[in-house]
Amino acid sequence: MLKNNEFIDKLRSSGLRPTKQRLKLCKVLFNRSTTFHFTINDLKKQISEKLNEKISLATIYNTVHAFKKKGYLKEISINSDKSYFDTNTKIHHHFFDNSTKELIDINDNQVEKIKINTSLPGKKITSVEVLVKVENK
Amino acid sequence: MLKNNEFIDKLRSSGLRPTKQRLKLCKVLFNRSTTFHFTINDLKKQISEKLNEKISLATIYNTVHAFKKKGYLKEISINSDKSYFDTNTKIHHHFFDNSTKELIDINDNQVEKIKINTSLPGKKITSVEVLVKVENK
DNA sequence: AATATAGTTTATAATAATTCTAAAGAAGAA
DNA sequence: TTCTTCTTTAGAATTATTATAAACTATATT
Ligand SMILES: [Mn+2]
Ligand SMILES: [Mn+2]
Ligand SMILES: [Zn+2]
Ligand SMILES: [Zn+2]
Repeated sequence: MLKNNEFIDKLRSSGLRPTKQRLKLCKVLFNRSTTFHFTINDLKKQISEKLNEKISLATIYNTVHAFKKKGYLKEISINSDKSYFDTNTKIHHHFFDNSTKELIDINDNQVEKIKINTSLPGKKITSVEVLVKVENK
Repeated sequence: MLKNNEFIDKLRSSGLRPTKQRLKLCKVLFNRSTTFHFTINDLKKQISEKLNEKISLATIYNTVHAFKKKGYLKEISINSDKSYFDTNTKIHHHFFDNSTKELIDINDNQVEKIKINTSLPGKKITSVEVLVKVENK
């Protein structure tokens, strides 16, 4: 559990003013023991339900994008009408449950190293991620 | 190069009436030696540029979804504002070039078998696909 | 061949996620 | 405190996609 002061420092150190709205979002996003996945709408709900407060939708979008840019959030490639974000910013693999539309992290040590024996001239690899789609048996 | 008659049979055999519009789309989508990736907008452009004809946007959406449902097209999970489709319907891996936003197939024999040493209770795996993100060196 | 039926196409409207705009407000520097 | 720059906000605009409902067409039936 991080303290408010730590969030303030973190924001300042990345050139973001520690506003009330950003600190609230930090609390909802980072003040927990495990990482999680969310959509903008999920986040909006959590703010109104958990904190019983309201942040304008535009600010939520702004802040999520700012945090992504600073590397505090990661956007996940799932084909959908909406964007998914992840507080786990490391390169990692996912299950995507087609029955529940839920995204679940796969622990790195449970996937054997992936070897790609081909490359594209003039290009460098920035990530290699696996998406395992599952559904109810 | 498939003949028009072959498309007619293919459509009929999957319960789709071989309309002028569907046959035109078959020509643009399947009358080539290699598979490819496209967005709805790409497809719309190709119809007007290659065939010099016009199919309503609604029909393009309808048809792409019908073809996907019949297994002639695959939708690809790339985070974006728009959907990507693939005429290669097999489970396969991709490069995604962040510099050009291009999606490129990876040949299956160039990726060593992926081993996932974990599972979700009550769920079965339907696909395991790798996304390799690249960018200019 | 004419008719009936169900499937298809189309223009257009509706929806939904996201981004833009521009004015008001707040933070930090001077 | 004052100034400047950054941030928030409501609401409008944009964009991809889906829904609607009327006109059209493929095909089965007479
Ligand atoms: Mn985005
Ligand atoms: Mn879709
Ligand atoms: Zn994750
Ligand atoms: Zn592909």
